[in-house]
Amino acid sequence: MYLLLMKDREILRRHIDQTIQLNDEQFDYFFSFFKPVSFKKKQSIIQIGDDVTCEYFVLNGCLKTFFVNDEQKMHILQFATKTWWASDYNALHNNKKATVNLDCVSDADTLCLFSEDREKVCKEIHEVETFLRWRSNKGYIGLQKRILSLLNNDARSRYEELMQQYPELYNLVPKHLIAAYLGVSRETLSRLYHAR
Amino acid sequence: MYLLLMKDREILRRHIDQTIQLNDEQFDYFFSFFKPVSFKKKQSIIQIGDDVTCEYFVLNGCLKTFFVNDEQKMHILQFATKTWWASDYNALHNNKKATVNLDCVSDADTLCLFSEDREKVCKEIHEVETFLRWRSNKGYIGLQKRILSLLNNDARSRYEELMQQYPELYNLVPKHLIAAYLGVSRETLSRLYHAR
DNA sequence: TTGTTTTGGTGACATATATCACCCTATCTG
DNA sequence: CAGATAGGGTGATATATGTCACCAAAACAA
Repeated sequence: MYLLLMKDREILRRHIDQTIQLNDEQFDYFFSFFKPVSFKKKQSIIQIGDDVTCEYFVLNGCLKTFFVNDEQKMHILQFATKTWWASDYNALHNNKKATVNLDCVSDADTLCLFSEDREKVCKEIHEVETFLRWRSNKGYIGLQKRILSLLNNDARSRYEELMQQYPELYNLVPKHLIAAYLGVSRETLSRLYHAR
Repeated sequence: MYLLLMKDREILRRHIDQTIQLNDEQFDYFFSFFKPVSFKKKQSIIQIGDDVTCEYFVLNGCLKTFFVNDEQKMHILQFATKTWWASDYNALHNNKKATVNLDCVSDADTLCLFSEDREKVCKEIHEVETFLRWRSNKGYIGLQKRILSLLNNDARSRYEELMQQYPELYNLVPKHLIAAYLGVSRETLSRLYHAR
């Protein structure tokens, strides 16, 4: 148990170290606000209409944020695997009710950070705010790339692009969820990699 | 001329005030790093391969960031009108060469902020960093909405959504550019609002 | 003024992808 | 164990949208 906790701490530490430098005291202070939360496959974490007060840093496993339209068609906004963050950021940042769902694709361990605590630490440790600004910048750039891919590429190249960038998803995530992320029907995706 | 400058200052001030509170001294210090730059319609601001060292806050007029693929098809990532920011953020934040173009849809006045100065002021005035973090958060949420729209809606409803959210674009921007933003051919867009 | 570019409208046709229907095999669950 | 559910494959057909070709008015430039 102790060893496991140490590892969680190190995963977060390395993730943060990529952007900013915190000394041990600063990091431990920031880390103290993260609460370990584990989820089982298929477990719902955020449902449409919920109040959203925290975000999740994924240690292992896989989450997905998604939207289901009137015709029961699911669209996936994001898969979150190791070292990714997930929440309904629209709800979280604008103090609105959730407009998307967050749930668990495969058993997952996460660290939960409440908005309240996040803002508190941002005020107290300037570097933490810098980290979060850069995290947001990177997210923005990632979404821009996805939009370009949706505008510019057909289903096959979007699929190949995704598998090249995140090969771990191939085994971790059922194909119909991949389809829901790419914006194609599961039938079309199936035909894509079965030589039409 | 003096009056015009005052107005520019107020446009930026009001924009920033929506997120954080700066006193006059702090704001004037931040403002002192913004350089007024004006562009003529069709003028190129950033071209693929350029070094990107600054971002632009739009005072009036309209810019677009776009990508042209091998088949000469243009895809528009963003229109930037009054109080929007524009640059190649991938290049700007990762110190890479530009991978998208930025140019001028209609004569525009902007305020240019260099990365170097942005980081300097972020370090010096914590609130400015808070502002930029929230700006990035809002951008992220906006792109998420666009992705959902691309995944969930057909061309017609994407068009209607855009016109409802940004009605000023209807007169400001030629239809084929709207099409390039929505991800449809100009012919299809034309048919959409001419009752098919 | 005159020629050129920009903007945009439309018919005919091509094509990628969605939809529906049905099937099969694992895997889960009581 | 048996039934249910999840995951996945595939043919037939429908449909939204793209592509090509051509036209025309408005805006712009020489």
